[in-house]
Amino acid sequence: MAALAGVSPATVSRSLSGQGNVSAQTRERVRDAARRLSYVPSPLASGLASGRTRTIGVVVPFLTRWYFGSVVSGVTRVMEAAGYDVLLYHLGSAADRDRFFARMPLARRVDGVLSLCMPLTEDHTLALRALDIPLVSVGSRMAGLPSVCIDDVAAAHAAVNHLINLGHENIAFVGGIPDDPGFGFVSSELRLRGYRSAMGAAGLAPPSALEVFGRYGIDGGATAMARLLSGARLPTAVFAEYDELAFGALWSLRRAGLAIPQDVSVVGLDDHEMAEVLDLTTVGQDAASQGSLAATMLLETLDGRSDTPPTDIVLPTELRVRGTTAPPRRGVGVVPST
Amino acid sequence: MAALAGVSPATVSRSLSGQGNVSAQTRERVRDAARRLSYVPSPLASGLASGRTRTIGVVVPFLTRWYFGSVVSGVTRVMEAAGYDVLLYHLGSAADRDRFFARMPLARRVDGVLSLCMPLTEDHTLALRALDIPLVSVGSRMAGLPSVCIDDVAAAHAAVNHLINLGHENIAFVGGIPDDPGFGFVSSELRLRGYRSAMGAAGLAPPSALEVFGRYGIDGGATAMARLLSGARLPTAVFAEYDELAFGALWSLRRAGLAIPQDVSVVGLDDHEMAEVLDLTTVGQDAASQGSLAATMLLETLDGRSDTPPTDIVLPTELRVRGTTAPPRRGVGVVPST
DNA sequence: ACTGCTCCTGGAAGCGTTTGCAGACGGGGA
DNA sequence: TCCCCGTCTGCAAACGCTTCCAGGAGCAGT
Repeated sequence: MAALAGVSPATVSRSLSGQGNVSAQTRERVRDAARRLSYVPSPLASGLASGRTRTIGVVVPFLTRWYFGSVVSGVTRVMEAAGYDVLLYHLGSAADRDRFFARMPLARRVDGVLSLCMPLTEDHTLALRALDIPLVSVGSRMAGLPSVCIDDVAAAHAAVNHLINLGHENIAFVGGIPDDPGFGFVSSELRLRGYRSAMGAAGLAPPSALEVFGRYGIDGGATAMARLLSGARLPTAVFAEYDELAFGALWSLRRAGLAIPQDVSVVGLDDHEMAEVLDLTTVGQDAASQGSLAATMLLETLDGRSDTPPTDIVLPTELRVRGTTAPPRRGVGVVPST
Repeated sequence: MAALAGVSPATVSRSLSGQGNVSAQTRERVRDAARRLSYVPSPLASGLASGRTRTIGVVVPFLTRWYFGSVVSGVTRVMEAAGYDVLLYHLGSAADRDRFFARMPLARRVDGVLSLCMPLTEDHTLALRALDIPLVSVGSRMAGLPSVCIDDVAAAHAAVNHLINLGHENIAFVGGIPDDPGFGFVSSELRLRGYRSAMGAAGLAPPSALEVFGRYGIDGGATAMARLLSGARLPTAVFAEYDELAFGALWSLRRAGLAIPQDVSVVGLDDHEMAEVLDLTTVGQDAASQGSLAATMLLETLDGRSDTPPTDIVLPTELRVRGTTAPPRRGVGVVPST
């Protein structure tokens, strides 16, 4: 390459990277040669020499859940535009996570890391910190790290208060539990806490039998709802930790022949693209924006424009009332309707 | 590192990689030292020196569509287990795609590439080939490349024949069109072709007004269906190119007050996780397996176990009859019911 | 004791960039 | 005319590994 353009490798590097002084004429000559050879500087060599890899790592627990797909999509959009590459680590289970931290493939390979809602132990967080590269957390706040997320407690409040305002008293919580113990999401806890405190604030202390859990995803929501259906007393309303669980709950309810929202109201959290189709009342969040914002924050830190100290950005959520919520049928759930 | 273990860098490399002869005792000593320092060999340096990066590139047009999320999920599972890293390139538009090929970030950075259904021009395919690294195509067959996919034509046949066997004659096709011209999927074409040939084989040559298109995703399905709803004569059945379009179509139909399947039958293709919830009849495919199979094929080639010549694996599809299809109401769609 | 092995280890040459340093060149001010 | 300075370019030393090659040690067979 250097030979074809008739210059030294040093000049090739300067011409192509735009760093340092190169005469316009030389630069053009080098660019021409590069084009002719379809030469691209080796990212490996470049990274090794410069210490910057122009690559970031993204760590996700799921890919097929709406929230994560949307966030990653937002991230890649920004990174792609900035000329950064994205290394994707899909850590679906505690075992995956342990292998990941044992191997630490991120070390000296990425300039920064985006951790999406990853449930991490103390040790793992320390291991990430030890990499000594910028880190941004998306979807859950991590001590001392910049983050982008929503206020999960407030979002849960909004959902539950909506039900309470409609007159519901007997409100259940449908949550997801991890496949592996110790792999639970922070946001799950927060949403549960939000549910409890909203209930408490309304003077409705729900029995723990109204808090049911299933595996992540639609099936989990269906299973959890089935548990409620087999309970002593059917709630008049259900708040699901996120929309996919709500879809599962709806499914169970329909199969049970119950009318929604007449018999049971359901509210979710996310505003998944299917929520509108299923006419699900939900508290909406903008996942793709979370991704692009986090990516932008990370880039700013990487480019040294880190004049901003680590910030926690909290994106707004908004209740979207649709057809799965309504006032409870009078008497239903309390005494058999006459 | 070498110092701590009291050996040369060469021995460190051999001990950690397992290549070459090292006494068990030395190896243990090196491993200990590595553990103590939490030392991980620099992937960049290692790649530069050895020529193997232990990284593959995955190119996808979408992340938030079920099919792609599932495939990528299958891919990462296999790659993670094999100790490979995955570089994700999300090329959502023709512009993204062009930028990608201009920058060619894959060059000298990955050992292999997985291309998921990417609509590529001749030039782009050549550019990929020029990288001279193993390439596997998922979801669409590419000339001369190993691939993993389903038989789209046959799958469409299965869907349409199901409708025909139920007695439908007036069957519409709902398809997705790309945001950018020249960014259309091969599988879309094949499914359309399958629709036409199944119709033709039954002696039902549909007017082109029965082939409607919307943007990718649920919205697109809804828009396309709306077009049918505003047409001169409502079909008694609809085949949607993939489930998300079918969901959109169902949505439109419901909003229009039509009963499913009494007024209109709908069949999709994918068996998206929501299909069961919506009770959608569909032709199922296993996207995650496609991803893991393709990843395995790629790994085999990379590890030199490429005793197998480039293969095209065709995974089976299966009609899953659910509640959105039924025989047409007699007379409906032909003359107003009396 | 010497030869010929095998097994283990270290030296050193890359891999393809980036970047600090220095030299060459040319122009403007004293 | 001389000197200084700014601009452009090349040299060469990293960057942190892998791998070829050679040498040393230990051992068995003559």
